[in-house]
Amino acid sequence: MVALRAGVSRATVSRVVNCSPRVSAQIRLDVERAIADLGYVPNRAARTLVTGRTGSVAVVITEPSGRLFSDPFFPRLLRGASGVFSARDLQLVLLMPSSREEAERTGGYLTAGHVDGVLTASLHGQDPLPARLFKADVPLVLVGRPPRGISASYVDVDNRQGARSAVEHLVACGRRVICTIAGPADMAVGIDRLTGYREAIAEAGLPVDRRLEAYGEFTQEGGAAAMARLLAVRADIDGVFAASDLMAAGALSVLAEAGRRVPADVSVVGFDDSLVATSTSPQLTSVHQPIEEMGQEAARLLVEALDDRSRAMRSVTLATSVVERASSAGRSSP
Amino acid sequence: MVALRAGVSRATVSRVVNCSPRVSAQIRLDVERAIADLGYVPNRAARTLVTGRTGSVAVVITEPSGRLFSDPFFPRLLRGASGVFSARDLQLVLLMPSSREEAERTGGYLTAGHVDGVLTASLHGQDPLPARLFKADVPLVLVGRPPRGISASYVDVDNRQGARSAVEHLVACGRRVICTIAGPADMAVGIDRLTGYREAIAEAGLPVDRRLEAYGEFTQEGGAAAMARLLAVRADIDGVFAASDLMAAGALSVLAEAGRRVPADVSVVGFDDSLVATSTSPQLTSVHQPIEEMGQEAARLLVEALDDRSRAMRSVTLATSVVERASSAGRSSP
DNA sequence: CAATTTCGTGAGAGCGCTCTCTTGACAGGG
DNA sequence: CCCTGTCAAGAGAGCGCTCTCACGAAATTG
Repeated sequence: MVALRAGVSRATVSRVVNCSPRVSAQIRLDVERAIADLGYVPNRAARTLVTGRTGSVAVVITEPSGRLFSDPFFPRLLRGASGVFSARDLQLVLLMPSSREEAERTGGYLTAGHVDGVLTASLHGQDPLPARLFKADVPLVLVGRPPRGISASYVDVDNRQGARSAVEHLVACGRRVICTIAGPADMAVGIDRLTGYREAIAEAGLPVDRRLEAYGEFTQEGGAAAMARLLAVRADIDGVFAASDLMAAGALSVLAEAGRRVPADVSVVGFDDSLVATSTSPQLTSVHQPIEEMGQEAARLLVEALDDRSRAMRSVTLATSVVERASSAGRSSP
Repeated sequence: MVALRAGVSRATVSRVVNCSPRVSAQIRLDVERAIADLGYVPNRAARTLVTGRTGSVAVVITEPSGRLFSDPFFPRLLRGASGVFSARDLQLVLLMPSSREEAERTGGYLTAGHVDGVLTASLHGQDPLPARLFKADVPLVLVGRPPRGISASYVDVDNRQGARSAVEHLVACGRRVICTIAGPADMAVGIDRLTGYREAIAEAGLPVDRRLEAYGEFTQEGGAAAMARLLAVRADIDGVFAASDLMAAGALSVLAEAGRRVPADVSVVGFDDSLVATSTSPQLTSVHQPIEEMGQEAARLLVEALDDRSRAMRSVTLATSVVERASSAGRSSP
């Protein structure tokens, strides 16, 4: 350590750098000047080696880069999380493996002690990452309920209830042939929203018909394709519950092409209440979820786990609400 | 090192882990089994401490998170770069400080030896990062020409020539009152495209008029606002060169609201040739730049610098081309 | 068959830092 | 005046790894 130039021991420099109170004012000043003069920057690797802390946390989003950047969900989530991390002086590092091979390397990176903890969103069913991190004792928080067989701390919204409210809203609008465009079947969000849809349909006394369920990939294109398939099978559809706004937007364009008027002929409800919902025509009724808050809560949970290290699993579930817009003005509430 | 359990020295384990050829087949097998049994993962911090290498590189994008996720430029750039890094087994780490304070911490992170090199895009004029990294001897590659006073390796497209071609194209369409919506005045891209515009205007023998120049922030809203200001000052505008597609899209909406027909009354040319260009109505003539290739070249330059360490400055300039679409069908080429 | 080279392996230093333990200076109580 | 308590500062170990060097055994050579 070069800052011995200040005429003190390395230990004292370390105390100054780490803001220990047990340093006299004079020496602190001397050392600080020496640090400034020499442009000294502590070597993090060395510090990490001894403290076991890196001062950084990773956010991992395993998605083809397409979705990461086109879905407004992620920026909002990141905004929420980064505020909390900033306040704790943790560097947020974003990793977005877009292939199996990259995911493999990312796993190695995370378990090798590059970061103090991991926050991950958009986890798909068979992703081996959670198990790997658990084994390596790396604190992990998921955004979205963990898939079956995995236990980890997580933040989620009540997707099932959200979906139910959406369908209940459609029923209240007088709709009777209500289809759904579901998310991927290997993601908890996808499954939960579909479950909520089915429950609400059954509770409303409507027939549950698998031909009214189609899968999109949370993308606009996927939503459009799903809507087209649904219309081909059941021409009498009068209500659509899409598990994301982006898919709902895709559905709207297909409905328009097919000559169905929204909301006169068909009511459409999306999920997310994102910016997309207000930029479609007509504007989209959508299930609101507090995304920034989810990011915040997740980050908070991770920070707790960092301090705590007890490996306790915690979870937070946030509520949703239906925000009504033009796409679902219905026969019974004109 | 626990893998002494294999009955060999730590040095030998190190050799196996690092694939040194000087290990007998039998011992290699023994060690590999021991590693697997114990679930041993080398501690990167310790390795970094001695090798001085981390095996990761940072991509730094200093932007309010809004622009990062709404501008299709960044995902494409990242895609190009990540391919090259993957091939070299380098972990890509994305940092996106969105405030001065965060930028400060990010600088600390980078200079503290967390990464082997830095690639940065969308650099604003007075960003202290390049100088700081240079001082700390961290290899740096910029996407976009460095601002005055900074020397660093970089990849850029010929923005000036691109802007000139755009304006020349508008002139060839018979346009005579050609305005520009420029990018931020503190960014090299912004300046270069504006310079190209002015040069081409002058060369075409048209009057250079500062009232025909307005600044946007490379955002759709900024483009719309700029277009509105321009129309307020010069009602006879018949050509628009926007320094980005997003700003051009904003301009199109304002023109439509103002009752100007595109391309009948006004021709519009954008820059980037992004997905945005084909989703506007009418579709946008745009200056194409090979963004993925820029990412690749930048990554390649960085990898070279990592191997080389001679601190030589290299640069690569890529060519642009005008892609004609509906927004600029003009009087002379109907 | 002795002299030499090659090669696999181990011993041990040291990367730059933090942290515990120790030392020494000074102040106050008996 | 000695003893004890307090606090600033130093000495030195050790985090987990790689790397150089040395060593002994096997292979090659004259």
